[in-house]
Amino acid sequence: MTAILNNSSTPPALIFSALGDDTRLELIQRLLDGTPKSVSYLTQGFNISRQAIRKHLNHLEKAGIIRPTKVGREQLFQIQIETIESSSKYLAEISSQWDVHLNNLTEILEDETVDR
Amino acid sequence: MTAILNNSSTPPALIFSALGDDTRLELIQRLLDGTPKSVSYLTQGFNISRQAIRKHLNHLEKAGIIRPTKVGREQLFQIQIETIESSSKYLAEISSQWDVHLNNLTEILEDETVDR
DNA sequence: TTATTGCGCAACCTTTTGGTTGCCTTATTA
DNA sequence: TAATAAGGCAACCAAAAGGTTGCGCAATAA
Repeated sequence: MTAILNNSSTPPALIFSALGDDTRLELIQRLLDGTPKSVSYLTQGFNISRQAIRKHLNHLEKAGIIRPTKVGREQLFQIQIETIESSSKYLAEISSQWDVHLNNLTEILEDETVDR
Repeated sequence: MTAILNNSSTPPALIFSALGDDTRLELIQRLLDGTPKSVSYLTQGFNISRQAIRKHLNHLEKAGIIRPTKVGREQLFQIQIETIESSSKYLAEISSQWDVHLNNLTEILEDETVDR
């Protein structure tokens, strides 16, 4: 499922940097139910100011992790899941590269113990 | 494959934060061939100082992404792939949660268009 | 129409981050 | 043994991050 449009691929470091903060990870969790939410609404439950939350949302937006929609005087944010997925793929790629070389090392070790 | 021991699970935000820098991502790439590498060796090719690289390595180490081994006067670093994998799982979990709610929304829309 | 609510902008502050340089110690190796 | 290569430690610096408060404006509710 998922993935429809979006091909704007933010650089991995920028995405990870945006994910590298507890407040922002919590904001993402709260947005996961799929319904777009306003800045004020998202501020509830945190004990930091609306402006602080706004700055975190800016980070997430610049990284392409969330997307704003203006509705009246409110600005509603929703998850842009493709961005999360692209960073997920980046990590999967790292793991698979590691496995390749790990397999090579294992083969070498086996060759040695068989004493060829 | 992969995963043997390690259960020290670094908090996700700390891991992502460590991944959120181009220099550190590049260091990880260079360590992916599986052979442990020293600070001086890893410094080659970057045009920043050894101490700067050392600080980046500290970040990665604190996040549990790399692991040092002391050999003579050298300190060799290698990837701790389980940490990467744990953050990868975190992202996969986000994607799957998103899909769940997206499916729910789709069902609602279908119900509406069928006009029940 | 008058409050009130949602937000944006900007100034300001402190801590963290990403770098630097200088100097000292400890293994190597010539 | 003397020179050299690998690194640790610490001081220092500028810029970025994560907050705050104050204020003004536009949309909504009384």
